[in-house]
Amino acid sequence: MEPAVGALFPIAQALRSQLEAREQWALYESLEHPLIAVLYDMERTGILVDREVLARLAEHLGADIARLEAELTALAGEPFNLNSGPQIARILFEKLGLKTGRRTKTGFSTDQAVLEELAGSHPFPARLLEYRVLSKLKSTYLDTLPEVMDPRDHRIHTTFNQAGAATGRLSSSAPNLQNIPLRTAQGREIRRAFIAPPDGVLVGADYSQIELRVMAHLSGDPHLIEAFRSGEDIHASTARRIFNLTGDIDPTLRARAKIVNFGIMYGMGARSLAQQMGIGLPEAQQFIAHYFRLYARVRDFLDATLVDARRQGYVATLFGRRRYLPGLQSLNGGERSLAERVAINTPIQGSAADLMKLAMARVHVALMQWVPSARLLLQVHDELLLECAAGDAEAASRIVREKMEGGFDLKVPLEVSVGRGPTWLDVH
DNA sequence: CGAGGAGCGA
DNA sequence: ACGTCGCTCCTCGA
Repeated sequence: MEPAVGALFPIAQALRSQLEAREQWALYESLEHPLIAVLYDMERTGILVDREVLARLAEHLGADIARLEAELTALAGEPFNLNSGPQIARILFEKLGLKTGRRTKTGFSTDQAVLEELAGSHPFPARLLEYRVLSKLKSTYLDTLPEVMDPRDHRIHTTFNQAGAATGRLSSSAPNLQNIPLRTAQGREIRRAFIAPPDGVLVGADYSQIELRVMAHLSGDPHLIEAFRSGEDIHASTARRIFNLTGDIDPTLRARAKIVNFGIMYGMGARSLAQQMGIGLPEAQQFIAHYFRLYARVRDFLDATLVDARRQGYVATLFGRRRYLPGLQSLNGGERSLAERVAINTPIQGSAADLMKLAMARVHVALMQWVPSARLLLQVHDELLLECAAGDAEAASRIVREKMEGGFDLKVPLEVSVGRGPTWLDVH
């Protein structure tokens, strides 16, 4: 026996016994251990990047940024560092005399919400918002991604941290490929740089509403379950119930119901809900009370989760992953509240992560057997991105959908939307 | 070099 | 303190 291998046994045995002591061995053996090789393959494969697309975008944004820099300097009447919060605050609140808003530890906040408040009364904050968006995109993505491309294969090889997040999610670093822009039109363009190889195609597969489906399963709430089983639009369904309506739902009401649905999973309070929905605090309190009357099993589930967590000292996911929460016993109200929100969110976010991890291992095995041209490339929490030979896209899509949707024995169906195209932007 | 603020994604 | 989980950029002060 090799000495190095022999020397590992005591360590492996110690780790195993520690996992067994906390009843985490089955989770490791059935889910985390099989995933190691999958992540290794994904990292080693990497994703192909078109350097020219990034360069063109950087050039355009660079010109826009220079123009905004000139405008902002003129509006301020003096040169200043556009990336410095304190200097921005001095211009906004002293020189221009605009109304101060929220405070941070070190001074007045100049974040997006504050600037949007001020944008109506002066062009400076409006221009600064534009500048912030563009400079973020350029410095974080357009300037950085070309530097981390492997010159040998023109690919970017991220590092997936398998035990990176306390909930069980993966994380991605150096570079982080789990936060490539999507929301804004300009940011979205960056996804055009992530491409399929010659004669290949990218395939993307997204879970639809996986966290709400997990909450439906864990809570057993009959209304949530029925909504998912009947294939309804879940936010529209919630809107119909909380607003007591039938038929088509006004987009504004659907958007409000969506805020409620997500807020519930994060343990959101009335104050934050009022802020997000643009309503008064009493109305927000009514809203939450009303929601929990209509979805009583959700409330029971959340209550029981907290009771169990206080008694056991931890919360657990669908597959038994634990998160210990000493903060639940804290005498500090803020710390205790944080721990309570974490206790509510972790079983939901973490169970979704469990399902995705298991699906990845199954997808990997099935693709190796049935579609050898296919490679998993990225996981972005509820999405998988892969590449395969153009002629294999149909087969790969079928397998990915089958392994992501099937074999979990939940009270609600899981739905996956699959798309394909020459760039990452085209798969959605 | 680390803390803080800010902003990108799920 | 005021909705969860991450990573990275930049500034500023040690």
